Amino acid sequence: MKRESKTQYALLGILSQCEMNGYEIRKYIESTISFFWSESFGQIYPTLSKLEKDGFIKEWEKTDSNGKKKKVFKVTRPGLEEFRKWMDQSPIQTNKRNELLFKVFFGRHMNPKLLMEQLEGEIRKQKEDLKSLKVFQKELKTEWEKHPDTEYWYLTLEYAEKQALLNLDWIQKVKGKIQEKV
Amino acid sequence: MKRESKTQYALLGILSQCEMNGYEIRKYIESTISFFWSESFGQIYPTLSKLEKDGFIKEWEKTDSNGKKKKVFKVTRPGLEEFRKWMDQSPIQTNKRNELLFKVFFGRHMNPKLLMEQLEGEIRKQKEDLKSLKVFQKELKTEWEKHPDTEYWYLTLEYAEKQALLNLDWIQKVKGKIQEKV
DNA sequence: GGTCTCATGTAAATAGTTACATGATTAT
DNA sequence: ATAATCATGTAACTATTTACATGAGACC
Repeated sequence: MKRESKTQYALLGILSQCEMNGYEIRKYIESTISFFWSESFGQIYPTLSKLEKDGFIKEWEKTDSNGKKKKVFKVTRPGLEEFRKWMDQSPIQTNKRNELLFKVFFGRHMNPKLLMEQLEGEIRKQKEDLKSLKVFQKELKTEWEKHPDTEYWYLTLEYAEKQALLNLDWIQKVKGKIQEKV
Repeated sequence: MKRESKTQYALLGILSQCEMNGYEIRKYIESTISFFWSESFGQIYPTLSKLEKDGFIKEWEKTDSNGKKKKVFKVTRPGLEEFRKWMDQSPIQTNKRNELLFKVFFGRHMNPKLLMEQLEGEIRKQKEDLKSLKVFQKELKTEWEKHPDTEYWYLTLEYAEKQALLNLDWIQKVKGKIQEKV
């Protein structure tokens, strides 16, 4: 089976929620779905060109509330169909590389002290994630309550939260085991 | 910062546990660490050549219990140092793309019935994973009890188990929400 | 004037998969 | 003999990151 970049579907999905330009797509990903997705400019711009060439999106002149003009991309009807077709048909693929597990699996080869430090770094990261997830949850419940996607977004936040808690819990356990060796 | 393939470190780690050839490495990954790692032949063989050229591994003629000869790769001392240096210094990087979350995040655009089917597929997968994790756990506790790595391996199995349970739990919840829309 | 954010892009390198080709050995 | 598994590899392609280049407009 041929490989197919997920980037194009990510962009179609995002643009189907809200029209924007490449720069804004990047910001959207960073600020909103970064806990489960990432894209670089080097992917975004060429993919936007490709999608436009294929007729799945088109450029649009938008005038905002201040009367300022701005170029944005909009998903076309064929684009939305393409996105939905992929969503409906492509089975969910799970990501195979987990560096945290890798490091613990081969943990005997590490300096225990340095392993502890890396685990503590992970704990800090997870705690920060938890904090921003809480903020997101609050935002969803207030500003975005009426949005047709809210329910779905909320589910993903719940997953991310559970995941962070699992990670914290497990890392603490690992730390306990490694502590004996330092 | 430059990117660096993790494949080389995966191979060094595996070979530091047990000397083997490329084919066996592939089988090892598939049968033992597939729940958090993967490598294809297209990566394994060129990387083995590179590692040998760098002096991090070397080919070795091994005679097994039946007196049969066989070529395997062994990690050299500089190879082990290289591996440990990476383990000690490179911070843990988390993987950013989770297609399951992606699909739920954009779930409104999916046919609810087809989303249900995909979720059920996920459930089956997770349940199978759980089963084989149980088998691994039993094996570790019997055949591999004395191995110096057992403790670390067991921790990763516990993580994988918790992860699978989290996934199952969450997917059930999502299914509950989607059910209303079918 | 200078700095920050907005905005778009490309080139080079690296990473990784898939599909194919080939041949040896082992089991039935 | 023939099918399955062992075993090694490569070529083509696809995906992705990183670093760089460039310029406009806003803010101070």
